Amino acid sequence: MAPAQLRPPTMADVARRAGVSHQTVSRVLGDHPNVRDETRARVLRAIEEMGYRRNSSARALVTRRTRTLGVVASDTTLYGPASTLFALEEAARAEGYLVSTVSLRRLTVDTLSEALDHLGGGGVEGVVAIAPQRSAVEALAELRHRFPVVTVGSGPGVGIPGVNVDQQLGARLATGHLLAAGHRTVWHLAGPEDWQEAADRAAGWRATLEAAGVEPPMTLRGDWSPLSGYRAGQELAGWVGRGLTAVFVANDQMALGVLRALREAGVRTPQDVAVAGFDDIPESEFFAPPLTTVRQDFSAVGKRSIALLLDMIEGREPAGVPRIAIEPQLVVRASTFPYASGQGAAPT
Amino acid sequence: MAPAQLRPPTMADVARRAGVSHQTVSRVLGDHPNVRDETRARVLRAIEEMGYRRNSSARALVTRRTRTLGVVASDTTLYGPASTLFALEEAARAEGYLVSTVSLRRLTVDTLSEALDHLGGGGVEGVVAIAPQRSAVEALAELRHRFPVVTVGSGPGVGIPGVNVDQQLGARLATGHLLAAGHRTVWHLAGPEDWQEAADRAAGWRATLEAAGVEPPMTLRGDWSPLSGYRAGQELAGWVGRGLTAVFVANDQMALGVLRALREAGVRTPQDVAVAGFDDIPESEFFAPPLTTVRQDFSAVGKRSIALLLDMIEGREPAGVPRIAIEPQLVVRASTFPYASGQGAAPT
DNA sequence: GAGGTCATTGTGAGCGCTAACAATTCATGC
DNA sequence: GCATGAATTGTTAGCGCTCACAATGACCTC
Repeated sequence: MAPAQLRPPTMADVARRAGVSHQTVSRVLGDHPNVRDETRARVLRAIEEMGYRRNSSARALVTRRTRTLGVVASDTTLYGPASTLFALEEAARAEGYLVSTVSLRRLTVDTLSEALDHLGGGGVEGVVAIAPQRSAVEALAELRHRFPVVTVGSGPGVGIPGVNVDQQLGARLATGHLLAAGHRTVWHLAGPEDWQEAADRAAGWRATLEAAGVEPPMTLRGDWSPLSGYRAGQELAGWVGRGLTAVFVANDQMALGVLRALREAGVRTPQDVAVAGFDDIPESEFFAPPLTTVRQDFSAVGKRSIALLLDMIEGREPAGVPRIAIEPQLVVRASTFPYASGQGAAPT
Repeated sequence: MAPAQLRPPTMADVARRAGVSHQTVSRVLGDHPNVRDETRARVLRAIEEMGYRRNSSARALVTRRTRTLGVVASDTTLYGPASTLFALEEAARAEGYLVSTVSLRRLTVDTLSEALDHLGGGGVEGVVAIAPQRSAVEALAELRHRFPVVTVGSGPGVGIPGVNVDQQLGARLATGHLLAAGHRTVWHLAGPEDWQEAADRAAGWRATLEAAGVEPPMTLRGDWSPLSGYRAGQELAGWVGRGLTAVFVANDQMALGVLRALREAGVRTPQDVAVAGFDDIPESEFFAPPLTTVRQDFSAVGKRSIALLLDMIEGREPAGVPRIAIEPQLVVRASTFPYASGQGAAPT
């Protein structure tokens, strides 16, 4: 048995074994048309026998294509960002790209800039930034980089190409659903001020009420966490019997806290107060009661983002700044309508 | 103003501008000691002025180091894998490495093999596989690859280097806590059979009971989802009054389903039945009632995994197959002890 | 002032690949 | 039989960088 090779075989090694030039090997690997079948077979056999793999660095050096994309994200343990990340990677892989991720604890000019540097230093051809906070988008707009950047979740009307779920539409669906169920008005527990998605959801809620000729009640604000929802829920409980019969909560986790606070205050859901959330996290179907919420198509967001980014990389960037919107979907469960899905919406 | 460069500047461009050889530029960038301060400053200025960045592909080609690690994972929207992923990326970045992720919908020999190929084709120097399923680990053991692989979550006693939270210990903590609270026995809702973590948690539960001289009751099994927990909870409700007073559920999501099923059956938690979970997902503090559970230190898992992988890459692989264990921690809340968190205890 | 040492800088080769072009082979038509 | 062109294969030149080594010059030492 031959001694184990210290270095992995190169194209030249394969060529020697197959009795051809290294360029012919390159042609076989590159699916070039003008290679005789017999030659191709011989080369493929040599490749197989030697366990040859092309050296990606050498390839990247000469082609100037690393076939790697970057993603910058934060809060990646939350359902939304994690789902987006998953969808992005899957879409990129389908296009033959590798995805390098940087997960930040906080999105600031500094951390973002460092992340882009880190990714750029690794040779990514483009970056998707999951940047749901306005400050992050502003930071992004300031930063210089040598590769195209696409944002996700930064909302419409920003000077950077991006893909978004139509948050306003989602909020209109939820709020409209509550109004249609007979509620005179709908309260709102909003997300953090700096988040574009929070602003859009609040705007959609407000617009729906105003279109129905209803004066929007005061807005409460949380930080997406169940705890902040719980606190807001305690406050909301104080308004029961004084016009509060329905609440649209800006995400499911806060809705969980609201539900608990209401329950502890002796307020029944949905009989006394109806509650709707946003996100459709897997748990929300099992809240007490199961939560009406808005589902987002993350897979579509991933595919569209990657397609847009690749367009920009290939220089196919269309005129103007592309802003793509994806439609969300209302999921009705027992928290807004006692008969929505039988006994607790539980499959039997 | 000069016309925008088509190609980014190279080391030679910088050298020309600074009036030195390209090698001196390389030395400055490589922090070589023997460069005159004045020269270094001149080079750095030229780099700054031209916005020069080293070409990572060229560097990788000659150094044979891509400074990229790969991660293979599945179920990345779940709290555990997402947290692990986050910790891995953060640890790798601290070491100057880029992390390329492949997120699989299902871990099989084929998908795993494809994922390793994809990562290998991108030139990763090593891979961390988040492979909590036994079948995945077996597949991994079969596969040939040209880079070191470290597993996370595949449990102890596997012939592949890996890092794990001590699941048995976590289960002993939870089960022991319930026994100490006065319960005569503890039931168990286990995770999917194929998951090593599920097996370890079940083993820890069983061992604790046997050590206390208690015959373990029959084991129920779910698939980690709240729905499966709900179904198991309905079955468990039938055993209340016949010796069932405490349940150790293998993860928090299933525990959520159990809580709901018990509540719907008129069984109070924790007065009638105490429930403990595993994972400490952020929501579990806001379940009804707040859930006693076991917290894992994902950050430690990430750091240790990356350190181990880098050791192997550097050829510092120690004798034997390293299996590193991380200690989990019990978090006691109202679901096992009515006075644990005061006003969060039970709906009034 | 010859020889030696050290710090500093430059030169040349080559990592493994693809692209451009050159060379060879082969079939075809007259 | 030979020109013609298409199909097939080989040759050469980098891509931008790091490494090994050579060259230069400053500074000592005796």
